[in-house]
Amino acid sequence: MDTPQKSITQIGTPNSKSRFEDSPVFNYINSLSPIRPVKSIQNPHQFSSLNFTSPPSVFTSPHLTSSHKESRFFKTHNSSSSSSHPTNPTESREDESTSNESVSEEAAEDTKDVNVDDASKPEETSVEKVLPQTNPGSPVASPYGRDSTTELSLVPYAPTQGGNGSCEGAGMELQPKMFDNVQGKTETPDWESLISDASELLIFDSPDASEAFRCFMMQRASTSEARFNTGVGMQTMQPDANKKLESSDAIPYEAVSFLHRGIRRRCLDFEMPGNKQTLSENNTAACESSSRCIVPSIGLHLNAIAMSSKDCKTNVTQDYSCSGNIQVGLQSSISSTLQETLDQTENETREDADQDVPVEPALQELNLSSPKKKRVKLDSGEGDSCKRCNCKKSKCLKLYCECFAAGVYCIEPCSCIDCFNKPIHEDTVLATRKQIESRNPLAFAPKVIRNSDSVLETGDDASKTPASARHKRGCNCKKSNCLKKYCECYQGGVGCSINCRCEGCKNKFGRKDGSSIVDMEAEQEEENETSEKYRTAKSQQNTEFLMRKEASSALPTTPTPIYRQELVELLPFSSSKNRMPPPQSLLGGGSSSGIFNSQYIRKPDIDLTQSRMEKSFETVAEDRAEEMPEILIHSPIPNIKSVSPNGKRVSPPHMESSSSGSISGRRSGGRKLILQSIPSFPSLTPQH
DNA sequence: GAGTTTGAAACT
DNA sequence: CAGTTTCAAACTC
Repeated sequence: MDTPQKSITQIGTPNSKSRFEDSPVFNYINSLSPIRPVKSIQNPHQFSSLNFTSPPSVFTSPHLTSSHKESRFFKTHNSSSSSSHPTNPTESREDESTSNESVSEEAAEDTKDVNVDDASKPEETSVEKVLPQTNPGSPVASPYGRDSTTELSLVPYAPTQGGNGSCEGAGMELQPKMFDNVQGKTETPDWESLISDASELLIFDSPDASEAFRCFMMQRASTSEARFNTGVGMQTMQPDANKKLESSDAIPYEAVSFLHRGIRRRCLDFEMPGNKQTLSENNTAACESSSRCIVPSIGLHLNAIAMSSKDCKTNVTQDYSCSGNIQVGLQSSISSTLQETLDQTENETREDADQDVPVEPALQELNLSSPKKKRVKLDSGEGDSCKRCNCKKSKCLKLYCECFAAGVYCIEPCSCIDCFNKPIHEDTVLATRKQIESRNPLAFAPKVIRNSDSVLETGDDASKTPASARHKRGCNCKKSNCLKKYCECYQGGVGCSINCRCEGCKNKFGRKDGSSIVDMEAEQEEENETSEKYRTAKSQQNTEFLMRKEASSALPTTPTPIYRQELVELLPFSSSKNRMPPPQSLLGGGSSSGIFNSQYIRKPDIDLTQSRMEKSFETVAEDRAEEMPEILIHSPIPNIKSVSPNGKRVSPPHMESSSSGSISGRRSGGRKLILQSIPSFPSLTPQH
């Protein structure tokens, strides 16, 4: 490698040009050479030699890799520039080139070497090469004056640039451009110009050249890799440009693709910690679908909405986490950005790298919740609304964790510690879920089961049915009197039922004993009269009461917190981001939690659900939190006959329109249908 | 923000 | 299954 190059190197020095021409060898060769460079009229010597030498190398291995071609071309160019050459030098060159090619093929030529060769070649003179050969690496050592020195210096320089992220692109481009030059400049035998051009190319990277671009495209694999390295920052990659370049040649396509994947994956990661692997990791397939990126965002959006439904009625603008709209917008923008990036990656060369860098930070800013933002949100009045779990010891792998219990991954707003409820730990999450479900198949089912039938059927009045919805297992309140959020029934905006074992139940949504909501309200009024809050509460309650009446059976209106679960259910696929893949066990259990149902829904079902979801979504976006309950009510969530494995607390909700005692639920035939269909669906999620 | 209360979840 | 402990949300100050 070195030897041939070196020998060549010295040939082309511009300064040496005169010497070269004067050289007797040159003259001899020139005279002997049958080949006459078409364009080298000015300098027939140079061209002839070049043409003569170059073709062999080119034709010998036409199918070489682009890199090889490039190097070869470059060489050719050099040779061509060197012009008509004596056979000897030519041969030596051919040999050299051949050797180079073989070498490059074997070990992926070091770009640097190639560049060196290329740069040096022009200078090389067939005759004089020997000296320089000895010190190929040291341009300074070159005996050939500034030109040779310049080029040599330039050559090494280029790779260096390539190595440095931004410059890397230049480095990559170097070859193609050189090639370009070769083609275009074969006509101009002027060494100086060639050298200067080369130097320019090396250092500055001429923008021209569709050809250069084309070459790039040819090299896309390597280029993309380089780009990724650069753009992503390739934190993992070594900064050394040379290595990158080399690797570009040497690295198999797979490696490159892997890099691509990694990048995309990262992008995805930021967007969604989705399901499958790590969020990032999750969407291993991230590359798979850009769409996925968007989808997850929706999930967050829903979650955010759910959360916001409680508390985030305002401040939508500031708190992105709380405002689904905002979040969606952000993510969508992100995803679009990603798309663009990807697209550009394909189409663009250097620019991509530049863009990648900005994109990533953007993602981080947007998706990765900076604690600042989080705090700002929380502090900004949304308070808890946006906050999700705050687990410290459970690692968010127990039902203590709201997120985990809801079947969603923890996200930014969460302030949990040592959280494992993330896509990254999907396996762990699934395993844990499975384990929990083994204990209680309904563990992840919605805690509050809403009976849409009651609403539809209406026969039941609030008086008859304190609440159309019931808590899955009922509460067990001892001190809160079911008047605080400690009570899950109250929190869910549903009345207590037979299932409840609460003491002193005063649940305003319905007492365990079945007292009507009206009564409850009256009682509450009495209770509240003394309190200052009474007025506000009263108005609110009245409103609620009216709303509930309108809804016919107990629609929990105001205080009803929306469960993420339910929202998720509504948006089966949209929420994929944070949602954890449901374990089959639920389905198999026959108790279908709405959440899982949605996930397992067949496509048609999904479509239906989707349409429904869209409505709901719109409603959510537009409507206030109070209206959320309706959505929930209309949600496809089937009534689940809550049968706990223990049989402990879970008992079928009493009363109501018991249409039939189907397995799924007695309340609604419609729901029954849904439930029935559900089991048949194979689980879409990977089972562990 | 820290501490307390509460009840579900988990454990024995 | 009952009792206890653990946990995190809800609540209070």
